[in-house]
Amino acid sequence: MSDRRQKDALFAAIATLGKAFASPRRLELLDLLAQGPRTVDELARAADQSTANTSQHLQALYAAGMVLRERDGTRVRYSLAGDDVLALWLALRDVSAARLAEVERAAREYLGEDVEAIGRDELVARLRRGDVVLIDVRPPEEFAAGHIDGARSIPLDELEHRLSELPEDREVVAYCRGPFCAYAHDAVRTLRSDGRAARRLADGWPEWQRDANRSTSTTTGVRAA
Amino acid sequence: MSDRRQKDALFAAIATLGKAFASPRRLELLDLLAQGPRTVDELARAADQSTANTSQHLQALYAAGMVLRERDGTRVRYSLAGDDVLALWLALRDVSAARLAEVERAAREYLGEDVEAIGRDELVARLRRGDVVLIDVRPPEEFAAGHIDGARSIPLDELEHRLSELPEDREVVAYCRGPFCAYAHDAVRTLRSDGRAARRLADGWPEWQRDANRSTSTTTGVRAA
DNA sequence: CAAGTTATCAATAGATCGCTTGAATAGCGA
DNA sequence: TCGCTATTCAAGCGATCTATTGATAACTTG
Repeated sequence: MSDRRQKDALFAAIATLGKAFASPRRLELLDLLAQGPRTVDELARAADQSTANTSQHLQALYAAGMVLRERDGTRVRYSLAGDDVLALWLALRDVSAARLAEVERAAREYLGEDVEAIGRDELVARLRRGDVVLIDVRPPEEFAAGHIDGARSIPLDELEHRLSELPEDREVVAYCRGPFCAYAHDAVRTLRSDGRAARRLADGWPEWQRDANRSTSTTTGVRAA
Repeated sequence: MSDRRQKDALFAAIATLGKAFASPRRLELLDLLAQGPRTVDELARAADQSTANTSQHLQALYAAGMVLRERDGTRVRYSLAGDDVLALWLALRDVSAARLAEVERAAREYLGEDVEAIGRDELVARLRRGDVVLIDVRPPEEFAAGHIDGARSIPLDELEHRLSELPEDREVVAYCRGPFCAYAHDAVRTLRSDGRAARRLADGWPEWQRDANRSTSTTTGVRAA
């Protein structure tokens, strides 16, 4: 019986997808792509990597079926291959945070002092009452690629100069790339040091998008912690 | 700013979980553990690997937080660390099947000629009507570790001698370790060559268990169809 | 305690991976 | 066509990963 060889081949094939998740650089690229499509050059700059190296990792992700690419003149735009890939990446990240103390530790280290968060349900309820102002503090391209309905784009690096645009009588809620992104934390700290009531949304655009999709389709969703 | 170094540390920490999925051997061990707890020796035999090698991989999985272990006299029993790990493994497997043609190909090769499947909803409805007999064709230890309510244990290697135990007037549905496990396929072929009406459940015990947990969990999430 | 299981450790060689460097290619616009 | 930019390719080296082997440790049983 060559059962063994065939079974090996099957698991080897599945492992090609697993290998895609085995490199910190590739995870960072996936995290960026979860915000929206990007060119190689943009990704390289955002991840502080050489273009050649970034291109190689993107090709590895492409070979693993996790991203799509499309020529756009002289550049190549990569994007996540689908909602299932987004859900898988977020699930991996969440499980790692739940199971590995080192992830929690590194996250705290990176995000700085904890900042009060607001849950999604409460946000939705208060948005409906017109009770809060929701701001998206990610870079403008990411806002353009997709954002929470009703949010205003105020990139983090402009926030300080645009404080006056925000009403003073309402609480401000900031969100960004996700629970491990520092932008919303920084934004809340800036707002508070200006004397305003502010909180961060507990997670970001990718999670919002995933859960919107999950309730309308039958993807391979994984229960979040 | 040492943002970069801290961000690197964060992704490196998450990647330790990713690396756990990067080896075919480890995936096979996870797949076995999805059926229930096992000792090192049992796993080694089931995966056709040396004990030492199996032990090493299990330690890698342990370091990644994906499995628990517990001494039991002279042996050590490993088990999946939680429902989230089970869900993550199944999600990875499903995404790989959906995105990588090579996985589909290898699965077809391993499973042999396709055999008619029955969905979960239909099975539940017909079980309720007493319309079908459900058999679990996995090894008895796996049945003992957990099985679908109402199933009878008839391990594949005993099926041929125990055909007479099955009523001839009802359709038989066989299930096993999952959609990529050959047992149910083989069982259906055996049953049909004996002239019986038989189908396989489209997926297996781990998926059944995952979705049972999902619908009773206390998350605010929506139940997937 | 001695003998026998079961699991882990330690060392090693071969394979694979990851990043760098420098060259090559594809498309665009003058 | 040439020059420019964005991306990919190819080669190489060090680091990491994998499976094997043989030794060691933990525990049970007689």
